[in-house]
Amino acid sequence: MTAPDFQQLLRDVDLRVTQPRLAVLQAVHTHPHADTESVIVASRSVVPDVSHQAVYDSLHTLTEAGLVRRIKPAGSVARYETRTDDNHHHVVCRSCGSIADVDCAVGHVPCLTASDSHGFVIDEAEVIYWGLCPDCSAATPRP
Amino acid sequence: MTAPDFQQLLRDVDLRVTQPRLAVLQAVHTHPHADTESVIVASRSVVPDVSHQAVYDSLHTLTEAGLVRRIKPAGSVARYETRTDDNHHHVVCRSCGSIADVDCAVGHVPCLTASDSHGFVIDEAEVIYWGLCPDCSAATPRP
DNA sequence: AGGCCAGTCTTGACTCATTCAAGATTAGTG
DNA sequence: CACTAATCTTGAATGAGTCAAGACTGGCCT
Repeated sequence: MTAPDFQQLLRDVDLRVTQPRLAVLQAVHTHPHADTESVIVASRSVVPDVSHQAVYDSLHTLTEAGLVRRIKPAGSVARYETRTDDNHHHVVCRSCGSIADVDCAVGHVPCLTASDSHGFVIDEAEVIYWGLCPDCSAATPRP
Repeated sequence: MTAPDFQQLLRDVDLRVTQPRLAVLQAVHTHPHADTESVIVASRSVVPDVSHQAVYDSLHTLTEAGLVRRIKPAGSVARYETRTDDNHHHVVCRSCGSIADVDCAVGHVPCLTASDSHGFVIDEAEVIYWGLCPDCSAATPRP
């Protein structure tokens, strides 16, 4: 992924190509699962004076356009990633909060057909696995 | 569920039986999926002068003890329910934020065996279905 | 190439759910 | 009944995220 690629991504979804958006796209792509603060810092290594608000705006816009995906496990601040449209899910470490991607064991959208949806029109099933990452798991061994 | 029942629940998990905790337990049981503010209001109908902090503390303690379950869909404040230990999930309305319970279509814990867990020790799979509730779905019909 | 203007960005203040802290109360125990 | 640690009250603080007004600029049109 190079700068021209990101420009093209933006044009493909009819968004203006601005410095902040390019910086944010690149930051999210380079730091998957980064929180907003990290995205701000990473973006500033490309465009030193981007305001935090521009990053927030860009993240919102890019999320709506489907170029980035927002994930927000309970107890964590918002995090972002560029892997979209491939129905993967996340494992979150209860101890340190680190996140990793996982593809669902079943090949199709998991449990999208709930047994009784109470009349809700469901369009997405979000799955979050909770547990301990290898490091934290090793640090607190079962007695 | 009556007052003595809630008292017993608390004793069963070795928690002190206090007025705030009883009020909170009752409030959450009576108002499933209520947010903290609603729990505070409902608790005060039982114990008029409970502080908001006591409610926060109680909710945390009860959650740790497993008597209530905390759910926090992205974009929503924390909500609580007393249905625990039965592996059910939730549908959340994208429009109005209302929540309903759903049991997973597959009879077992959904996708708990991720295809590649990156060494994480997974102990829970949380599923959130996103969509529109009957009311909102009717209010914004497909053209 | 130059100019227009709606969409973006900057700056700075603000919201509000949640947490922190210190001192007063109270539930359970001997 | 008294004791003590757990719990509650009060009041202030935190911080991710939002709002708003004015400045700037990317894309388009001539």
